[in-house]
Parts: sequence; structure tokens; C-alpha cells
Amino acid sequence: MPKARIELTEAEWAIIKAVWELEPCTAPDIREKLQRQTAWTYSTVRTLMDRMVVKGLLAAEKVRNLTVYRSAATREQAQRGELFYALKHAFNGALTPMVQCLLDTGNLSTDELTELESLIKAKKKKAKKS
Amino acid sequence: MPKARIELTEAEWAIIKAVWELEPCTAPDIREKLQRQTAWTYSTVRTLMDRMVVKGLLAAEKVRNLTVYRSAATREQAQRGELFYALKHAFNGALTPMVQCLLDTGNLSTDELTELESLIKAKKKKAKKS
DNA sequence: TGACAACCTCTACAACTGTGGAGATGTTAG
DNA sequence: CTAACATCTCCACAGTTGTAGAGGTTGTCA
Repeated sequence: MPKARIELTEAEWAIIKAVWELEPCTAPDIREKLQRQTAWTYSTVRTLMDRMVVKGLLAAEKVRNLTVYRSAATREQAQRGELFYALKHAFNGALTPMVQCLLDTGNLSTDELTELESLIKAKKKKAKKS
Repeated sequence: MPKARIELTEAEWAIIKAVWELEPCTAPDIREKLQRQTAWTYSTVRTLMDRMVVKGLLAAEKVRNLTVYRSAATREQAQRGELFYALKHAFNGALTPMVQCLLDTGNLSTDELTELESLIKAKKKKAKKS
């Protein structure tokens, strides 16, 4: 079963996103992938990844003398974790104000708004069934 | 002008929420307000608040021998900061998937969904005008 | 006037986070 | 075999965060 609540720092987000794209992969792979954004050294990447293994965010496996990493948390889990954090703290758990803030903040095109509408309609239908 | 990007830790959220309710207020006020949730000592609350002053989240003013605090960041700013963090890292800045995740995750009642629909409709109208 | 309560200042400290250097070791091309 | 390379292991260090104790100042009440 996946971890209950996931919290990622900025650095961890960078790493795990790269892992999701490249897995299974090694620390040097990730380092190269992030070259542009971060210019981290091998040591830095490695340390971060090993700490993430301890936290259960990544899984490491030794193949001969190579350490191969995989994600241990899915993108969805991580997304939900981040969202819950914001929801719980910034909005006291109230979803509607959160969406309102999103609408007020982002510059949504009319098309996007329409898309959101259909999302909600779809959700409504599903809700009725259950 | 308000701070560009605001990031709050869990402890800071607890504090600033209490300040928003009680301001202008003192550290002992906040301590009492949070008594139940946190059982922090005066020292703890005070340290946190002083650090938040340094960060520009709170403002402190000395009145005689009393230190009075006020919020220096609005709830809206803080909310937007939290939301942006999630949006940027977890959803790569894409609003629609974020809303989708919200819908999938939270157990929204049909009423709430309807409310969201009207929010979007309102937003659409406003968008047309500008 | 002296004890107490309320508040303040200063200092500490462990855990976590970001960052990376030094040096060992295994792999490969001449 | 040996030099160069890729990787790894171990350790360090500063900054942030959560948490709080020790001891000073001030106002108040008997």
C-alpha cells in the first residue's frame, strides 16, 4: 500500500519528476537530466536520492556495482499529497474556496473554463450512480 | 507591496491563522489560542513569531514593554502562495489537471459541484468583458 | 517592600535540507 | 598491466525548522 501522506520539497520534486521519466535509472542519469535546471554534482543528486529512498519515495536496487532507482510513489500520490497540504492548511479543507482561488488567480482561457465545466458535469453523473 | 512568493510551513500556518483572528495580539495570546492543537510553550511560539517577522510574514511593534504582532501577509497571499507551489511542482503549472485531481480526490456533494459550476459560469462572463 | 505573575531576551540543540568534496573501486581501452 | 573513467562510499557543513530552558525585568497586590 502506498504511503499515506506524501510531502515533497522542491529538490525532491525535481528528482522524482526526472525519475518518473527515466526509470529505471541511475543517479548519473538523473544528474544529466537535471543538468540544465540545477547543475547539481553527482554527490548532491546521490544524497538526495538516497534520502528519498529512506523516506519511501524511491526504491533502490543494487545490480552488480550499479545502483538502480525506481519511483516508489506515483505521480498521482505525490500530486494528491501536495494538494492536500494546500487544501488543509491554506483553505481549512474547504474545496470550493480553493477552486475559487484557482479561478481568480490563473488566467484561464474561455476554452479552459469550458473544459472545467465538462469535468464537473462528468463528475456529477458519476456521483449520481453511486 | 506584498511579498512576491509566500511559503509557509505547518507551524507557520498555525501561527498566522491565529494572528489573523486575533490581531493585533501578543505571543501569549497566540499561545493560548493554540493551546489545544499544539501545547507549545511561550518560547516556542515566540521564536516562531520572531522568525516570521524576519521573513516578512508578521510585523512586530513594541508598545512599552509589550510586543504586539500583526499579520504582514494577507490570507489571500498565503493561499495563493500555497496553491502556486502545488500548481508549479505537482502539476507543472497546468491548471486543468489540478482541478481534475481535486474533483477526483475530494468527496464533493452534488450541491458543491453545482456551486463550482456557477463559479465557472461567473468567471466566463467576466472573461468576456475584459 | 517583597513575593508573584506575566512577559521578555538569549541561547541551545536536534532533525532535516541543500550542497558537495575526498578518496576508494571496479571497468575498459591501449 | 596500467592509465583513464565512471561510480560509489563516507563525511562534512551551513542554513532552516521545531522545540524549549534559564534567567532577567516589570507591574501588582498584600
